[in-house]
Amino acid sequence: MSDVFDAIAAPARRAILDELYQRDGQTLYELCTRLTMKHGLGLTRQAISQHLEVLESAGLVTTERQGRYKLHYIDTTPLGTIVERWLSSRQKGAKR
Amino acid sequence: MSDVFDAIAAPARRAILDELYQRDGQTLYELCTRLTMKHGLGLTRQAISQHLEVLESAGLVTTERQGRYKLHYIDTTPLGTIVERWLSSRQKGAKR
DNA sequence: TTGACAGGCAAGTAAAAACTTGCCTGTCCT
DNA sequence: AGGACAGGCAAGTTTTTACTTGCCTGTCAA
Repeated sequence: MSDVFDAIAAPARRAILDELYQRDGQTLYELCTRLTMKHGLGLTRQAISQHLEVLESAGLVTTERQGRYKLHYIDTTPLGTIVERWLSSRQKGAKR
Repeated sequence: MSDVFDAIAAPARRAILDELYQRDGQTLYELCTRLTMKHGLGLTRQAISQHLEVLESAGLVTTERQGRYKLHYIDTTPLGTIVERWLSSRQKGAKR
């Protein structure tokens, strides 16, 4: 179980999130193709698979098996922790 | 110039942000003491200094020199990019 | 003016990632 | 049944990063 902050640290994983954000429910191979084409990152299938594992472990991606296909869906709710942690109401100019 | 995502990836840097969020404008030594006491992380002064560099490079921390003191201030505005990127209005259940 | 304090520089080491290679399993279609 | 396709497992390697050690510079106060 990896944390959300770690998951979004890698540019490759952010690209995956971007891609799923644009078109949800893609398979691994679909992601491989589209990431190479549109985002220009030359990674092997295994590399992307491992990135997806990290994202899933962080709760940012959920999966669904359909026969020999495995569909990946984005879930942005874990990102809310970031907002709650430092972006919640805070009085400006609260210097000691 | 490092990016925001990378900056908040390390737990130590998040602890620093937490500490500055609670009490803004601390010096390096103040941070060292309070991080060890309250957050329980045993890091050397140099380690924390390097973390502050990364945070400053990401725009999450600004500094102000006052004599031999260097005050550190938190700035959460760069975190807005995360919200804009994946948390902006998106129709639920938009599976292809 | 000298000693204590706040901080900076730079190189080395240790630990943790990212990424690859090679092979294996399961599903579908003909 | 068999071959193509989607995905998984498990090393190994390479690269990055975190962290330390040692020493140096600047500021202030007695």
